[in-house]
Amino acid sequence: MKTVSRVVNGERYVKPATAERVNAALTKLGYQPNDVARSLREQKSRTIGVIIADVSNPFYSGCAKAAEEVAREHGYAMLLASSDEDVEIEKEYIDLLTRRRVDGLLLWTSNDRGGHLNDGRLAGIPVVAVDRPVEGLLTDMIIVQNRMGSKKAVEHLIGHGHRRIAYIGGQEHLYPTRKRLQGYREVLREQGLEEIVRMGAPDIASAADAMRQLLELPAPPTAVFAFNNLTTMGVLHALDRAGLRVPEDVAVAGFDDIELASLLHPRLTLVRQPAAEIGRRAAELLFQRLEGNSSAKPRRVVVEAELMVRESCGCHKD
Amino acid sequence: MKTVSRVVNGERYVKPATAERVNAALTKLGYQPNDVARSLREQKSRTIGVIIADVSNPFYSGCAKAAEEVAREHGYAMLLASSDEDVEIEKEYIDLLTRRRVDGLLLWTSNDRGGHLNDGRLAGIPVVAVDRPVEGLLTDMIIVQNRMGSKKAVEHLIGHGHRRIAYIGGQEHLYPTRKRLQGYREVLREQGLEEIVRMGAPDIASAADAMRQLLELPAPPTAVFAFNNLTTMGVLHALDRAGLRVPEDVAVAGFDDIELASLLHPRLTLVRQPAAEIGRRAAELLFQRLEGNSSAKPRRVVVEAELMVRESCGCHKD
DNA sequence: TTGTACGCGTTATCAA
DNA sequence: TTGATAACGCGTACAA
Repeated sequence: MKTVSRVVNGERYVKPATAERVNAALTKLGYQPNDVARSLREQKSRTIGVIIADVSNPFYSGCAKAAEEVAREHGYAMLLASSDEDVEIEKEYIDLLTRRRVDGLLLWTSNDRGGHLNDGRLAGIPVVAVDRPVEGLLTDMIIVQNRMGSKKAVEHLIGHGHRRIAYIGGQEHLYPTRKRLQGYREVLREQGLEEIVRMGAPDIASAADAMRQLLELPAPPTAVFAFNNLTTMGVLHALDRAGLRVPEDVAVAGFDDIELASLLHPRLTLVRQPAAEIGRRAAELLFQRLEGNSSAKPRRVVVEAELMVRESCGCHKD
Repeated sequence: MKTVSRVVNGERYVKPATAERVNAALTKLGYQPNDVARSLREQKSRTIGVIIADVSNPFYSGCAKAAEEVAREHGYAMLLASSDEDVEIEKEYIDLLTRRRVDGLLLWTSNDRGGHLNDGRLAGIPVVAVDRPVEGLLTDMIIVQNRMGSKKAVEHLIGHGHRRIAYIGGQEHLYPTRKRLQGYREVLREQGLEEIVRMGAPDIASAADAMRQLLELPAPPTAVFAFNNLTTMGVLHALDRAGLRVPEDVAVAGFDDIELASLLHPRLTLVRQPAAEIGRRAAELLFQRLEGNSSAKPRRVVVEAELMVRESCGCHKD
């Protein structure tokens, strides 16, 4: 009888006796429902896709972890992909995921121009743009206060009396790098200070290189604001190697909280991005669309970036 | 015509002219192949499942990243799940993944007794046991030299003249904790030294607690060997709070390399687990079974754990 | 070279 | 309350 389905799904209209017989047979045969067939039949995979830049970066993986928990609560699985900030890989993965008919997508795009997304590739799948908006694509999105976060940090450094403050940024085509640079710029202009900018240093090695170059300047910066967790580490590494002390010789502040931030000497002053909150709320936005009103007007959530003042900026704490 | 399939898959026996017409129609309609249907038809999802303990722990996410790259090269997607070291969640996820018919599974089990895996739940899906073997289940497996790694670290601490060396471990029911404890024990016995063990401290907070307790002992340890990256951080945190210096007051060595290890003062002496290598080779074992000889005898790969001597043990480096 | 029929495992529909 | 039938989109087998 094909009404085994009713038993498996615990539907009504099944005589208890029959249900028992069916269940007995089921366990005896080691039956396991086939969700592939179910997905095909229901046109719904109960799976979400998540494309992040780098699984091994604690900020992204913190987001992914929180998103996964939300997915789990909803009975969804998570297809996770790392794009390595490469648009080609991102496109490849978008295809891979849409072909597998994910019900929705959490996307940290590597190209906020969004040109690679407008050709129908997404096939109407709900997308939540995370951390970076996608230009020209009306989707839900969640971003942090990049500009404001930068401003807080740079203003704080100025408050310590610094006049030559450098910004070491990541890849210029990425939204967070640009916005953080913008915040830095606004503050320096307001104060009539000169900009010292090094871009293209998204990882430890290149950030360390950038920092070394800055130290060779005729008038090296007395303070540095670093783009993200990896950049900050690179900066510290270079200063350490140069035998310079933080904050006495060079003050440091960065974006992205690091778990070890309070263990380093000095403790790091950082602009905190709440990874878990971002991941959780991104997933919630998606599920609201999947399980609620799918045609609601796109929502835009902005998460606060909090300045965690510790010691690397020059403050004293005990 | 249903032979669109032939064009999509680039098979032979299609007149170029027809192929063109089909392709034109395809792009016009925005056709996207449905891999759900394909999976059902082929009884093959081209998806692997990965169950790790915690996505946000850099060791696990480093493994996952490498595994994902291998999967990508093979055209496979990765369904990633975090069990949080909870057997119930792990079981839930195993069901979720097998129902979705993953072709294979990379499993960091939270219960190496394996009782939850023998009841046919896995339905014959190839499994690679990673980091922890699964008792009673004949699968491919890849583990690190936990015991040897511990021994190297503890012997090194003894070489610095320490006699009271503590081990702060994680959850006792987990394989790595036990094996690392075993290595520690063997060395202490050989040397006729007294064991000082605190278990159940797998995260920062509980490790810090454990360390605080050790400091209140009548004869506190002069050196500590910490179970993993988080434990090490907790130990450092507690020592920092207690105003003790490393390595002068208490020497520290730990398992798991931390990216920041060389930035902390002092630089941390750690037993390195090559996360990327483990993830990559685990995935390779799985694909060998999926695409090669599926009935080959289970393979067991052991990865070396290298002691990275830096400063927290008492060594001087510049 | 092209097209038809069938079945993968599931659920919705409708008749019994 | 139960069962038969069709359909989801694809690939295989076979006929044309």
